[in-house]
Amino acid sequence: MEDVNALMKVRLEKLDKLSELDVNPFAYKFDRTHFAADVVNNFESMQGKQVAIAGRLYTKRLQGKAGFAHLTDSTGKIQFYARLDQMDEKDFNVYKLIDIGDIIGIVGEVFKTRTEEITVLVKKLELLAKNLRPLPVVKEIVDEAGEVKRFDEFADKEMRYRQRYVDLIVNPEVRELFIKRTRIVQGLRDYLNSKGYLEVETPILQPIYGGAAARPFVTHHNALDMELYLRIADELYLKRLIVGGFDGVYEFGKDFRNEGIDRFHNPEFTMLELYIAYHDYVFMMELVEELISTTVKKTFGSYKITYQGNDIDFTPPWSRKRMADLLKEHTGHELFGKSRDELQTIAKSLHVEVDKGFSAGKIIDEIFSEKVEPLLIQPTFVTDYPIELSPLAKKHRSEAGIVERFEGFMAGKEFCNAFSELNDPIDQRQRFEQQVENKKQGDDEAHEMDDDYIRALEYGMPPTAGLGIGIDRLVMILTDAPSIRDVIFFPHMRPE
RNA sequence: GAGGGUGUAGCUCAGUCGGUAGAGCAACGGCCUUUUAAGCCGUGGGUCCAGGGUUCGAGUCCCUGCACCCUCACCA
Repeated sequence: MEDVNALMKVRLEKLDKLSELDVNPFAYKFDRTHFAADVVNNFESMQGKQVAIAGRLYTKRLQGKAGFAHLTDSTGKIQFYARLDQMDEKDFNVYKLIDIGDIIGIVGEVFKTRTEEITVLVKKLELLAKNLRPLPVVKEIVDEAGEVKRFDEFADKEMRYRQRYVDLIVNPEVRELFIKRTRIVQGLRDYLNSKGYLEVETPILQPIYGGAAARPFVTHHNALDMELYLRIADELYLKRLIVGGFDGVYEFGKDFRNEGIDRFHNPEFTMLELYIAYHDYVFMMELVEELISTTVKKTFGSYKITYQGNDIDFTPPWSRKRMADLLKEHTGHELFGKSRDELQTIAKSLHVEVDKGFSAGKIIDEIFSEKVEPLLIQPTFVTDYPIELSPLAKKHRSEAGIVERFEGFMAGKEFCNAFSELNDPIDQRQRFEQQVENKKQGDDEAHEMDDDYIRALEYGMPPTAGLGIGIDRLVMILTDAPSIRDVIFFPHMRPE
């Protein structure tokens, strides 16, 4: 510890003073009987009762032979009142020595002060863990309107991300947000379990990566002396399980994509993937609608939320639109069925930049991203995508050149992707071959050939509906978080 | 990758025209037994992101680098 500043030095010296009082500054246990909220929310029944509360010292005011202070635990904040004539002199001396940030335990009686604040009159005070590094001191007041005003809030984003533990200590809304994240995931899981789908785990280290278009992280296995990839998707393994006879499997998993970092992208992120046998993408659309809207209702008590100023309504049914129709509506052009050259001309007229290497499907996708996607604020399913973009999706049952695929959008962002899974091994091999060709042409996100996956399909995979939901983005929107970093405890940062 | 912004005490910030560093909170000492952004008196605290340059003199101007933020590009 070389960055010991004057403030830390003082705290280290306090360890000696505590030792003189025969106090162990790092205790072994504390028998807690109540949480702060138990006391604060049930004053009528708690008044005069003895409680034992533990938490972190948040404020401290000393007035000679007495003092008021607040501590916080996982449920909230509570005031306590220490006075010399109510406790051992030793404990009161400990009270004088403790600092904001110390973990302490108190035993005392519940009462209300002159100003009506519910407070614990301390009989015993115990230091449980000494704070040696000063915390940001956040002061707050409640104004006439009942609004909490914070002063000197710990606000530096870089420090908040790097030292999330401090962020969580001093910014209660951060804790609330992450609890919501967990509740959302639980809601999704509960729903899927209620339908009888099986939660499974598949490899993160993969010899061949696939299931999405992305560049992977590469790692090395020493004993086998071989390259391995961190998965970019779970897809191909989960479908192998459908081949194996499961009717419905899902996985909440971390995927890793070796790409840029911004407000909507973190190199590792959480994806829910779900595969259900004997169903198609129409079924999956209904499932997603129910899955998400049920979870939103359960978590927030309403189908309606606000994201960055936009009201979003999850009440089913959601709007469903064919990609071709949306493009026609917002660009005035019929794009499907056009040649690559024609599409390039149209793109130019729409001021959409197109790379020379783009296929017809890719140009359509580009125009869609620019001209349509930002307009999709309310939950919307966009259906029937160009085949070139979807090497794992089944051809449309009645239309050439497109596949049975949909993506879900809200707040102008994609949040899920699903299709009727391609289960024809001959078609799948051809699609992979096309991908390998694309890779040779310089598309470094094209799929690789996966012979074992083809082999699995050759044994026969039932018709299957598949789905992927980007959990971080879903949580962002549901918690009104402007950046993906706000919904990931430890977002990726360069080393300090 | 490009452009813009930020970086000063533990935290939040100010710092004028280039003249040798400030406030509030926190800390330390004193007084104070119902306070709550407690109060009063007093004290200490700085690698001004890093490295170079210009200058008699740089927190301030110039260059390079680093980190973070924003926008764009890339990216299911």
